[in-house]
Amino acid sequence: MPEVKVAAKGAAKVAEPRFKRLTATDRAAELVEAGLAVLSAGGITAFTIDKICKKAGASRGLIGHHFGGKDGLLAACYSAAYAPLLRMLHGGGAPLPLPQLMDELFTDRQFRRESLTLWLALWGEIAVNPTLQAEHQRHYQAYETAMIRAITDFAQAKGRQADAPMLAATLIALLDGLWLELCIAPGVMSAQKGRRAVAALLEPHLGPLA
Amino acid sequence: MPEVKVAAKGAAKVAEPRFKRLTATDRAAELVEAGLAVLSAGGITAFTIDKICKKAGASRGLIGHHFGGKDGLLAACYSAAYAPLLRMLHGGGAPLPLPQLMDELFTDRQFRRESLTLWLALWGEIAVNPTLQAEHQRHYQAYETAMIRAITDFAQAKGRQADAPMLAATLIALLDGLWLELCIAPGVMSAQKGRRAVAALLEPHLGPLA
DNA sequence: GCGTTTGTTGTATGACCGTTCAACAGGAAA
DNA sequence: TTTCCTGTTGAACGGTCATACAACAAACGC
Repeated sequence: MPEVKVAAKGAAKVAEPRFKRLTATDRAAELVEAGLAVLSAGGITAFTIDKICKKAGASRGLIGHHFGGKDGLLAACYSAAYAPLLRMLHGGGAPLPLPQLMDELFTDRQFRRESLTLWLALWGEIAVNPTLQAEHQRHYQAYETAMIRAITDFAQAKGRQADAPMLAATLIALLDGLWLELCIAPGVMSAQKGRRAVAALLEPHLGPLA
Repeated sequence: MPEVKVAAKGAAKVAEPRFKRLTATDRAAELVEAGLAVLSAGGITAFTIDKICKKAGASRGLIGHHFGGKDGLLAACYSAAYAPLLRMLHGGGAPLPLPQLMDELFTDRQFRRESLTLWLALWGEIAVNPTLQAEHQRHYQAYETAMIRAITDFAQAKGRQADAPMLAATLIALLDGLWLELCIAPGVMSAQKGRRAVAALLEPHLGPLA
């Protein structure tokens, strides 16, 4: 709430600036962040220009200016939501080995309701929004490829034969399902249960993960 | 569009009725059905009084009258969405054995995008709506219990030891994930892939399903 | 037929929605 | 200091939203 400073008669000629001027990139990033926050907290129905701009501390015209409209921001938010996942998969050059990957997925930082409700909001929209569906395909492919790679490498190291593409697709679906349960039944699902579920799927095919 | 019949001067005294009068139960059922259709087609953002009533061929006041408001109808829709699943599980008295259950889940009638987008819309809302969350808990428990029962019976018949509750929770999460993939990546997921995924999870613990 | 019950209608209302756009102003370059 | 570019503002607009409610009428018992 930046109060307009009433300048005394002969006082400083430089009044408090009415707004902060950012580069287009920075402002876009702030709006995306606000969009994600709003989606997490209130789902897709809370994803409105008013709420997002208020959250970002910007005026209502900016979403149109930087993203061409609400849909543009939503697409940007979707990309931003995928970023941490992909960063984890090939975080810092070398791809993460499967056991560490599974550990990482179930840390308190990742397997958190507050982080995951975001996905529920997006999924519901992707299902009925062809533009977002295309966006999804692109990201999903990178995700799947990395997962196949992790499984293939692990199986090879253990000297096991495994249908890595099939296991990867199954694992991805299982993870999505576990995230879903955590979001809609918070008391029931837990990281420990999630870990056990993943082990129940993978260990018969790949041997012990730990 | 029932046209108002302009009665000729001395003609029949019984004019075409302006609307059909239903019992409260029947009208409620029609509104729920329309709500489900709208959710499936357009997600939660399309779940509006106007669209639902237009779909149901009723006037806008009726949702308030029969359900106390939009939220009441949404809760009723959620229950109605669960009904086919639970009916399948103990359909007609005797609970369905696991292999038939899996077959049934992947029939064209069940594993259809049009049927499943409904769930995506609901999930996104459950995650941020405590009332729906409570409703969910109730139905999920019945679902889980039936699934544990099916797995336990199958394992026993095969003379296998298995952690049925854990497998049931994992299976439910996996199914949810497969439905999700079918909805948001229609070209990628298929009933066949889904079947294989379920087999990859269950068969190492329970032996061949077929 | 007649009155009563009860489901139904549709408008009024006020809040909120997304988009547009002309005016504005921060801030760097000249 | 002045100029200019460009990010920013906020009001205006037309549309849609959920709800409330008073009037209405279909169908049933009598």
